[in-house]
Amino acid sequence: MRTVTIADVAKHAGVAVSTVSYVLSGKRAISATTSQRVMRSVRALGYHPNAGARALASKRSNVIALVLPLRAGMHLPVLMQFATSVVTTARQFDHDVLLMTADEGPDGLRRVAASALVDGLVLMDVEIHDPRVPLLRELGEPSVLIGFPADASGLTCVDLDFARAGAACADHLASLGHREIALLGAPNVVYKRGTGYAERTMEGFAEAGHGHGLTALAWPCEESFDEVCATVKALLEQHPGLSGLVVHNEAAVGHVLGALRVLGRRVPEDMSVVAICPDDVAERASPSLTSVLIPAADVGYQAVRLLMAKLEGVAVPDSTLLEPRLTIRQSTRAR
Amino acid sequence: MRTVTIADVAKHAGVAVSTVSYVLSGKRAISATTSQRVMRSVRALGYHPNAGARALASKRSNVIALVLPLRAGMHLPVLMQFATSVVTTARQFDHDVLLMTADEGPDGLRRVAASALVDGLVLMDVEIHDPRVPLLRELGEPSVLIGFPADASGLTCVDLDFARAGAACADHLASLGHREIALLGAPNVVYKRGTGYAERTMEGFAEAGHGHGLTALAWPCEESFDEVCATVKALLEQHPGLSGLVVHNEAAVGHVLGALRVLGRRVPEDMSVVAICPDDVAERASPSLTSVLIPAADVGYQAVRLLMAKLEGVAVPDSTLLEPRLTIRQSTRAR
DNA sequence: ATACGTCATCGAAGCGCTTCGACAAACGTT
DNA sequence: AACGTTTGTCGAAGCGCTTCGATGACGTAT
Repeated sequence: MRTVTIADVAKHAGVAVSTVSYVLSGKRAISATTSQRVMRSVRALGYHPNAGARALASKRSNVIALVLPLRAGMHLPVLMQFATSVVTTARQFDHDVLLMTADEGPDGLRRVAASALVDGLVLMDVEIHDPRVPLLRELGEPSVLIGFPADASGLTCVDLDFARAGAACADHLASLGHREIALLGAPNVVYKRGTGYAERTMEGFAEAGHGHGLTALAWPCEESFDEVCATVKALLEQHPGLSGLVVHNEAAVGHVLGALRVLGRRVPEDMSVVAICPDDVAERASPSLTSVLIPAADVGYQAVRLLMAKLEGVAVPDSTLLEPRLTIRQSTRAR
Repeated sequence: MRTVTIADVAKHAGVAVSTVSYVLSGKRAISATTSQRVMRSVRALGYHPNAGARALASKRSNVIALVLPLRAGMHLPVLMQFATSVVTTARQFDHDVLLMTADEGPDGLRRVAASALVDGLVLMDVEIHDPRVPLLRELGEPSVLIGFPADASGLTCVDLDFARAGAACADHLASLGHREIALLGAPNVVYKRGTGYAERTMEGFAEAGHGHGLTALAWPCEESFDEVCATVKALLEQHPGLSGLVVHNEAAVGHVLGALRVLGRRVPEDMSVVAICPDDVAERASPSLTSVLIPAADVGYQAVRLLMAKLEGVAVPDSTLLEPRLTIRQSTRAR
C-alpha cells in the first residue's frame, strides 16, 4: 500500500496538484465547489501531507523544540506539567513538539536550528546565568524563555511573578495578624546556582513583610526529612515568636508538616503555613494547605502563544509575568 | 546569511554533491583524501543537512515519537525520568524525539505516522486495555511499548518485572522473620482502570508471601495524608501482628511514614517498611527506606534500543523484563 | 596487448510539496 | 463594444537531499 500523495488526491478530484495545495493551505481563493470536491478526495483517500516535503518546500517544519534543562533539585512534576501544556497548546496551533534535553549542550540547539528541524524554541526553567541564552542570541532563532535570565534584553520571557507570589504570602500572613514570619525555600545549591525565581520569591516575601513592619526571615531548606526537621527546629529555637511559615519547596512541604507535628506545633493553631506549590500537593496535605499555585499550564500556554506570534512576524512583549493566585485552605488562621 | 547547503560544501571541496552525501553517510567507499577534504569543508562552512530534505529523499526522518498518556494518578517524576532517558538514548542513535500526549487521540498517532514525521513510536505507561494498542496494530508502524497490554502478541514490550519486584519485597521481609505483611498500593482508581504493573506487583507480592507461608495482604491506598492515616490505622487494628509493610505508591510513601509516627509505631523497631519507588524518594525519607527502585533510565534505554533495532530490520524479542534490584537501607530489620 | 574487475567519483533523476507567474473566463466600467 | 479587474485554476520550477547507473582510471589476469 503506497502512501497517498498530493498527486493522487489531485487525480482523484480531477484538478491540478497546486489546486489541492491551495485548498489545503487556503493561501489562494478556490471556489466552493472545487474545494469540496478536493476535500472529499482527501478524506476518501486518507491523505496526510508528507511532513518532510512540506518542510522542504515551505521552509517551515511546523515543529517547535522544547528544551529542558537536566539539573539536580528540579521539580520534575512541575516540569512535566509545563511540558504537557506546551504540547497541547502547540497542537492547537498545528505544531508538534520536539523534546530536547540541554545535556547535548549548545551543539544540540545549533543542530536543530541549522537543520531546520524546528521553527522555534521554548526553553524551560531558564536561570539567571543560563549558558543557553548567549547561544540563543547568536542563533537568532525565534524563541521564548520560561524564566528570566540576568540580561533579558531582546528576548521574550514568560514566568509566574514570583516576587508577587512571595509578597502575596507575606500579605496574607500579615493580614491575619502574624508578626514574625519565615520563608523556607529551595535547597542551598539552587540559590548558589543563581536561580531567578527562588531569589525573587525571597525578595518579594521579605520586602512585603518588612513593608508590613514584620520580622520576615528567609532560609534555604534541604529536602530530606531529617534536615527539614533540624531546620525547622533551629528556626523555632532562634525565633520563638514565629507564627507564620511559607514553604517554597515542593519536595519539602510534606516534611515540614511532619516536622511541626514531631515538634508538637499544631497547624494552624500554633503555626500558620502557606505553601507555594501545585494544588494537588496542597490538597493532599493534612491539614490542606493555603497555597499559591504555580500556574504551569498557563505558563506553557503563554509561551507557545508568544512563540507562534513571533513566527507569524507579530511583535510581542519582552516580558510576560503571570499573576499569582492565593487559595485559602485550612493551614492558616488569625493569630 | 543564506543557510549552507550540500551544494555549497561540494563546491568548496571541489567535488560532486553526491560525493559529499556519500562521505557523510558512509554508504559508498570514498578515498581518505577526498573524505578529509570534504569534512574540512563541512566544518569550515558549518554545514548541517536540512532535515526536511533528508527525510524526503531518504524516507527516514530520524525522529521517533514518545507518546505519553495523560491520566490521573500517574507518577509524573517517573514519567519524566523515562522521557529524559528516551531522549538521551535516541540522541546516541542520531535520532530526535517528538513528544506527543495521548489526548489528541488515535488521530494523533495516525497523523504522525502517515505524514512520515516519525520513523517509529515509543508508547509509555501502556495499560492492560490501552486504546492505543489496536490502533498501533492497524498502523503497522515500528513501535515499542513501555508496559504490557492484555494482548501483547506481535508487539514489542519493555518493563520492570513488577511481579518479581513485589516478590522481592515479600522475600526480603520473610527472610527477616516477619510473619504478617501487607502491601499498600496505588489508589483504587488505578486498579479499576486495569493498570498492569500495579496488579502484577500485588500478585507477585501475594504469591511470594504465601509461598513463604506468610499472611500477605494487599490494599489499595489513596494519596492524601488523612486517608493514608485511616488506611494504616485500619490495617493495624485488623492485623495487630503486622510487622512488615510494602508501599508501592510514590505519592503516599511520605504519608505512610508520617502516619506510623502519629500512630506511635517506630520504623524499623515496630514496623519494617519497604518502598517501591525511585532512590531519591527512598533516601530523602527518615529513616531512609529499603526500596526496590523503578529503573526508569534503563527502561527508556531499552525501549529506544529495541526500536532502533526494529528500524534496522533486526528481529527483537517480544517481551523484555528488567530485573528488580532491592537496596537495603534503614527501614527494615529482623523481627 | 586485451579484457575484466575494482575503486572512486560524477551526473541526473527523483522524493512530495509550495509557490510564482500565466492565463482563461467572468465581471464591471466607461 | 472595447477595455481593465477580479477570480479560479493550471503548469512548472524549485526546495536540498539520497541514490542509482554510468564512467574513468587503475591494477590484475589472460
